[in-house]
Formats: sequence, C-alpha cells, structure tokens
Amino acid sequence: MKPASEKTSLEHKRHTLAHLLAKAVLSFSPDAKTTIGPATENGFYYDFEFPLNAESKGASATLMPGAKASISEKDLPKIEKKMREFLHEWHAFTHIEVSPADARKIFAGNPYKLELIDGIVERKEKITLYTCGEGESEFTDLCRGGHAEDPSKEIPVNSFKLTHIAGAYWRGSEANKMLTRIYGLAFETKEALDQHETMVEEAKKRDHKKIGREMGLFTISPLVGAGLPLMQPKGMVIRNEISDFLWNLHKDKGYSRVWTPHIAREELYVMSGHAAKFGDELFRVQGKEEKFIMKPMNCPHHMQIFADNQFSYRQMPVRYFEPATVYRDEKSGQLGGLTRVRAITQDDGHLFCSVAQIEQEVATIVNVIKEFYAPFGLMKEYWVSLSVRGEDRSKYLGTDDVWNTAESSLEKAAKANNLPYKRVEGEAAFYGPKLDFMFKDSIGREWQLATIQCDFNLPERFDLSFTNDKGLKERPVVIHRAISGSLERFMGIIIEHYAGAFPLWLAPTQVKIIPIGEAHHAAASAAHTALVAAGVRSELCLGNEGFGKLVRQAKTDKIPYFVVIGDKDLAASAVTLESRDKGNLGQMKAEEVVAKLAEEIERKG
RNA sequence: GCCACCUUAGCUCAGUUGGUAGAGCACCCGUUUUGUAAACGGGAUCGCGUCAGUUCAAAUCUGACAGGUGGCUCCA
Repeated sequence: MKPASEKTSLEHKRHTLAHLLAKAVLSFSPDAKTTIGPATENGFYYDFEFPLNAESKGASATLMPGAKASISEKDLPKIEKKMREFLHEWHAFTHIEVSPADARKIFAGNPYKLELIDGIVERKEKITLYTCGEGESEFTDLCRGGHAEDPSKEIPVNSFKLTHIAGAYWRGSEANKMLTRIYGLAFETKEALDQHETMVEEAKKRDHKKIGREMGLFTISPLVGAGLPLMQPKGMVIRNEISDFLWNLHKDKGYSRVWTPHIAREELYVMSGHAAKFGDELFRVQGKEEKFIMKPMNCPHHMQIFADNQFSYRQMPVRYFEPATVYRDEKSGQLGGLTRVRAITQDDGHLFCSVAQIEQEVATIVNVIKEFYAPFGLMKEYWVSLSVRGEDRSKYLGTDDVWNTAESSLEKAAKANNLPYKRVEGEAAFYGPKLDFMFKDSIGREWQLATIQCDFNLPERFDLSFTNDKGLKERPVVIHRAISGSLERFMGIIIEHYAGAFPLWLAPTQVKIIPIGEAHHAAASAAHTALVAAGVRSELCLGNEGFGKLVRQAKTDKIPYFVVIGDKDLAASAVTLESRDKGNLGQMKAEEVVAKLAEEIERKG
C-alpha cells in the first residue's frame, strides 16, 4: 500500500488534469457544456455535452468558425497537445466562495452545473469556484477543491494521455441524457504510465475471447446469437473437468444431484419474487396454451423439490446440487465473450437446514471452496466479504433473532476457518446475510466468484417446513451456494489466469506423441494407446509434417507434455519426454510416462 | 438499449485521390520421413457485413440495418 498522502497527491493531479481537459476541449468547442470530471483508478475523465449531443443528429448548429460540434477519437491528440500547452501556464489554483444566487448566475446556461448547485445547496455546503491559468489558458470551474499545488511543476507533460471516448449517462442513469465522456490515463511519471500500458497490453494478449478462438475452445456464431457461446470439443473438455471436479467435491458431503427443466410457468416466479426482480430480463416462451419463462434462477425449482417431501428434523439438512443453465435477457450492449452472456450455467446448490445448523453447513461449504480453488493457485491471495445488515433494519426480511444467529454463524464459520474476511455493513441482501469470496488472478485482477448466501425469504414465500423434534412444523433456512459462480464465467477467468497454458489436468490435449520418422510410428502408436488406456488425452502425429513444425505446434498450442520417439529411443527401448514448463526430462520407459502423467492428473498438479 | 469506434478469404491484415481485390498462416494435392519453435512445389478459397442510394463506374462516397470491441457506480 502506498502512503495515503502520496495517493492523495496523485488523485489531486488527476483531478487537476480533468480541469485541464475541460479547458482544452472548450478551446476547440466553446459551446460544449462542462459537467463533471473526477479522478479515476488510473487517471481521470470529464463528461461534456456537445452541441450535437443536445440536438438531433445531422442538424447543423450555428457554430463559431473552426468550432467542433461533436467530437471523435481523432480529435484526442489535438486536445492532448492543447492540454500540454496550457499546463505550462497553470501555476496555482485560486478559489472563491460564492453565494447560490451568484453561482446560478455564473452557470446560467448550463443545466448540469445548475443541478449540481442545487445539490450543494440542499446539503448546505459551501459553493466554491476554482480557477487556474492565465489569459487564454484561464479556466474556472465549480469545484470542491483537491488539486495539485503547482500543476506546471508537479505534473510531467508526458505522464498523462487521453485514451478514448465513451458515452455516459448524466449521473449514470438511463433516464438522463447521454453525454460524451473523454477518458485519460495519468500517473506520477511517464515510466509509471508506460508500465500501466504494458500491463493493459498483457491483459489484452490473454483475453479469453482471443485465446478461445486461437485454441479452438469455444465460438460465438452471429447466427446463434450474441451472448450464446458454443463449446468446441476442446473447450468442453475443460468445462467437463471443472464440472466433474465440482461434483466430486460435493458427492461425499451429503449432496444429492437434482435436475430441473429450463422453462416453467410464470406463476412460479411470481411466487418466488423473481418475476418482479428480473422484470424485462426474463425470456418469455409462448406455448400453445400457456406462457412460460426460461428460468433465470434455479432456486424456485429446488424449493418445489423440497416442498414435495415431508422432511423430519432427522433428515435435515437437505442438500441439492445442480449445474444448471439459466437464461437472462441482458441488454445487447452488455454481451461479450464468456463472461457476459445470455445463457449461464451456475454450479448451483441449495441446502435446507435449521438456524442452528447454519454454522456447520457453512463450514462445509467453505471447505469445498478451499479444495476447489487450491489447484488453480487462487487460494494464495483472496479475501471474503461478510455482508451483514445496515442500520435501517426495516429493509430486511425476517426477525432480529434469526438474523443475529445467521450473521454470527457466518462470522463464526469464517473465523473457525481462518478466512481473511471483512465485515461489510449494509451489503446484505434483503433476504439474508452472505459470504462472498474474492480471488486475485495471475496478473492481479480481482474477481468475485464463490458465494454463500442465507435466505429467509424463499422458505417464507413457498411456505416450506420440516417437522422438528417436538413434532411441530418449523421453517427451514435456505442456503444458496455457488462455488465457481458460473461455468462460463469461471472458464473465461481461468483462460486469462493461465493465458491458455492450462495445467495438465485441465489441458484439452495433455500429451502429443511425435515420432521422428516412419520407422518409429509403431512405437509411437503403442505409447499413444497405453496413454489413452490410462485415461490420458493423448494426440498422435503420424502425418508428414517435419519434426520442427510439430514441436512448434506443441509449443504454440501450449500442450503440457510431448513425447519424442526416434532411433535413440528405440535403441534404449524408451521414449523422450518433454514438459512445457520444465523442459526436456530425458529418456524414460513408456510405462513410466503413463504412470507419471496419470499421477499428475490425479493430484491436479 | 444508449454513445464512440470497427466489420476485406477460416485467422491476422494490406488495398494510394472511386475504375469490379491481394499477402502470410491455416486448408487441399504431390514430393520430402525429418531429434526440439514454420521442408519444397502446386492448388482452391474472399467480390470486400447486409440492404438501399449517388455515379458511366464503389471495398473505397451517403443512409439505414446487423454483428463486434470499449464505455455507461466512481456524484462539482
């Protein structure tokens, strides 16, 4: 962690650059309306309304000669250059406090600033104007402060860069007008800026969409539709490995597999509340006589499976597991790759227990999560968010008693399992508290994946009960849990985590057998057969490609192992094994290769 | 959905001021049978996202639509 002061100073510089950006844009488009311009994680942005945002497209506004009515990415270098010019003249900020009336007069033509002023007045805060620069570069903006002391000295001219333009709704709401947002990057030094850009490049290289296409893992067909990825054979191998692994972790822990259809009557979701919650994200299916809904969640179905039984406390907890595909009609602009899709397969599970059993059940799930994430190397750096109620208790469903027990059960389970957790007030869902697991991938990006959620709502809505030891009906608690989150998203994340170089147990092709010449084909086939018989995904090369080319293909395809068989090997009645990660491992007997790979696959090494 | 940008062979991409398209890889056919990152020769493949318009003539200009990429919490 950086010292707070340093971080703050960089934020100040970024915010200063937002002002500078606004000024530079105004020098080209005096009619643009300025709105807001904060610092961001890696830089800054400023939102503008350009005259053509305001009017209908194609309308020719009356503009000053040379003035821009709208903007495109081609204009960024020009604006950037202007910012650098003005920066030399920006030596210190001065600020004055103004009355609401004066402020409204100054920003009379700018509805956005007027709205901001109203907000400030409402919050009973002071209105301040900050000015920097002189002559042509002078710029004043409504601002609460927080700038570089002397921008011209503190901000190196090459430490920032305008990157792209995007649309952004005023105050993030679709109901509002869309503004033009100009994004910039800014760091302390040019070196830090370069470093950041290198990191972005690296992330781009391991983009799962790119690797998925190159390695033939999955495909997206415009004819099938956006957000509906199709698994190629190689991608399906990975998906199956993940999904089998998940079930293996559950089957000896009292879970039962269930299966539910993909459509259901609308009433189910009205009763569960999902119809209201998902609204227009539901896919509707018109049957001959009745309307159905593609399931957006599995929970209501699992509730019905439970409800069909008369469980006694002796049978509790009841645990269901189903990797199930659910469908959500996401907005077309939100779709892409495997991570933002319309059909996702959750490794869903629901368990039904008494309030007293929550702690034990959560502990079991935590163990499953640890066992699942360890082979991926994701247990090294992670944290857990314990989401509990906020102050306004009226927002939450269920009695204080039940909530207190559930919250403390989650916390106890987190403590008992040494989870690095943070208690986050007010983050709980209205129906119950939860534990969310955040993992860091190999290039430091954080992902929210596993989740354990208590639910007091669905048992209520579906009137679920079991018979307790006093012979009375008792309401169970439902625990929703997902380990990987969704198979598609998890696959996308590990493709990027490994940059396509999957560990042996996940690799679509685990080993490639390369005979040097025709004289070695028989031995190669024998080795291949032995590997396949041991359950290893082996690929045999008997074509007429040159040796060098086959090696090259094995490397570019990131295959974990390849076996070479030539005269030297025949003479020693052995084969040569080479590992992607460890290089040439030398000669060994074919049986040894089989045993070594089988063992490594077994322990997911 | 909205904003910006993009859309040329399976992939990556080139196509000067409009005159009906190419390269590398991959693919197919031969020859070569090879010891650690691309053997050699030959061949087929796109009519330039779709539709409409301007023009004697459009991949190149205009418009609409579709698909893709990035963005739409980070509140002066």
